[in-house]
Amino acid sequence: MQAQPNRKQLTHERIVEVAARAIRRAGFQGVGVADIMKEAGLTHGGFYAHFASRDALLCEALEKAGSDSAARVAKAAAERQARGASAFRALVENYLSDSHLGATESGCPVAALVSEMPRQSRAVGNAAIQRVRALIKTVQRSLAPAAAAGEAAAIASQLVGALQLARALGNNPEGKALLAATRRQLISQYDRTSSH
Amino acid sequence: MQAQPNRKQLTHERIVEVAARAIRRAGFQGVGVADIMKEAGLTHGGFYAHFASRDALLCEALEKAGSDSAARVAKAAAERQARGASAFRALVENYLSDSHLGATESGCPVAALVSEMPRQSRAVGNAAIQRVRALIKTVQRSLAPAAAAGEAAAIASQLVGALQLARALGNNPEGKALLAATRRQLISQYDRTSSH
DNA sequence: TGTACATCAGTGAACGCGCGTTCACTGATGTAC
DNA sequence: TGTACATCAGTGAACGCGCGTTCACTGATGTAC
Repeated sequence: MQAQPNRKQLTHERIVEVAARAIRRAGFQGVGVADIMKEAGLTHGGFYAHFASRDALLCEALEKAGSDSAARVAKAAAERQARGASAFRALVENYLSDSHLGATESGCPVAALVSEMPRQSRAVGNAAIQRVRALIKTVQRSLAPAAAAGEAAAIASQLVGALQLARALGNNPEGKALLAATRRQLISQYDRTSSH
Repeated sequence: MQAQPNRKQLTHERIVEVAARAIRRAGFQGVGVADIMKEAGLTHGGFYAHFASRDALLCEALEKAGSDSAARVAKAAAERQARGASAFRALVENYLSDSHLGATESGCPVAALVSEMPRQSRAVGNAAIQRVRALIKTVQRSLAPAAAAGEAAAIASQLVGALQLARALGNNPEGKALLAATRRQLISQYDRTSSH
């Protein structure tokens, strides 16, 4: 009964996955319908059997990028915690890692796209708001339950800002130094546990 | 002797000024040569008498946006200092003000454009690096001379990140709350002076 | 002061190109009997 | 099991449009005498 739906659905998901990487690599505006379809092994004509518009794809791609990246962050942070780090320290060391610096395409979509977000259509903008809220929530969960309201938002700002400034400076000693300085500052300020 | 050079030079500066606002409003990719020329009261054909390429204009526009914004920030911060705030507090309250939240077009170009910076040509990317360094320097000057190396970079990250996240959330209570929380956090952490 | 000429900032038509979107079609897959 | 038909995912040519860039030209400004 679900035999035909499955095939189309698989293709649909493949397109969204390709787009989720493409927008982080090239920006919302840097990626064309034809490019994405080609990268998914299709021709551009079939696009509108899957999406009402380019914008609709961007929304789905942004959501997909967010949930993929959140899963990645959660997994990597869990590994660090298993080695004895606090939840907060694990999050910071993972988000501000050198590997996240170089991995824009598979990394946090907020860091990859924030400054473009306010310029998008209403639909994409709403999807963006969800991503920002989700990121703040992730930070909040890593903090002590007694943390002041707004603290998570202030920390999320620093995480996103540092990764972006480092990327603008380049994947080189200057960018890495900025990341390291921000890690140090965050951990010394908020992490009460001893180092591992 | 400088009569003719002057006229062309004035037009050139006018184009750059228009572009400096346009890139912050619409992004590097969101702004066309013809739009800018039109906004400057000219036709697009004359563009290449002023710039070797669209990219060359973007470089000049980014520099102009940076120096204009720095001057604005310096002036506003001086006013706050005159009313008794520390240099650091003045900078933070100004950069993370509600008015900066809504004034993307005339505000800090780093906050308006960071996530697009790594995707630009080498020339624009280099101009972007200069802007990021200048912002960090501005923060550094506002800190106590004894501040740890890297502290300015970590703070600049938070300023840029907070303004961007707030803009993504919208010029509304949610965005303003994020700004306020970040101001509070920064001032309570770094500002040793009493409130005014 | 006035005329003839040179300079040059800005005009507007044109170029090749790639974009988002549409649509008539193809050919493989699944169904009916 | 085999044949005839219906469904439908994906193809590829075409559309209107706006982009960055080029270039022959215009007309205002400044210079020479």
